[in-house]
Amino acid sequence: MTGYRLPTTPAGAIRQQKEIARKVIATDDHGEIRFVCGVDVSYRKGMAHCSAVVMDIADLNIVVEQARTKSEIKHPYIPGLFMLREAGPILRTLKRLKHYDLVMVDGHGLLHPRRCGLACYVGVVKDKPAIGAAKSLLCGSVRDDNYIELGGKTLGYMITAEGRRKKNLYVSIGHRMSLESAVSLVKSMTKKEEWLPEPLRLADTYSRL
DNA sequence: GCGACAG
DNA sequence: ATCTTGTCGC
Repeated sequence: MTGYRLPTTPAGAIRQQKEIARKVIATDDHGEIRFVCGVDVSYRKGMAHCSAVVMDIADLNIVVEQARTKSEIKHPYIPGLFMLREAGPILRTLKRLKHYDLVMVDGHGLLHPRRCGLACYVGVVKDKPAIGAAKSLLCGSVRDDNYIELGGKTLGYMITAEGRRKKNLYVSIGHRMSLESAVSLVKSMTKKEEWLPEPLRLADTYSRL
């Protein structure tokens, strides 16, 4: 049983990140991916509103399953320690879902100072394939071919939205996925003219309700 | 030491 | 992320 204790302090979070970073599987070690779950959290009045949306990779217009939770905000936002603030609400929400083959997280995966962004944390703890998709860069540098490297390693890829908006999305491995597969899956689930893949776009919308 | 810094 | 009016564009 993969039993992890939610971190309570920054030091505790860093300790877990180093431990989990070693357990991330960066290859396509998974079964068929059909149902994709997108999770996002919004905040208001001291509460964290988390939303999880499951969609069939074959139909981007139908929500197969959905769940929402409202939790007290326990920690402040600290760059690099995002999981300290959102892991709790997200794991609570994922428990309410019946089924999903992969989870897309609104944040980075391996493209992180300690190679353990929120997507890796959620993926390893749940031992589920996971992908990190962030709206801005935390670290690393984008090369001309759009791949992003950090410390001599290629850990991410920047997707530029087709729309006239200069919106970029930074994709990296969460767990049990290769970067190439993660990028193609994100692209395949992003509608024309849209910035975020449907599961994340809808999770974002639902979390604000 | 200084600056940068997922949501 | 959130606080916020009008405003530009499909």
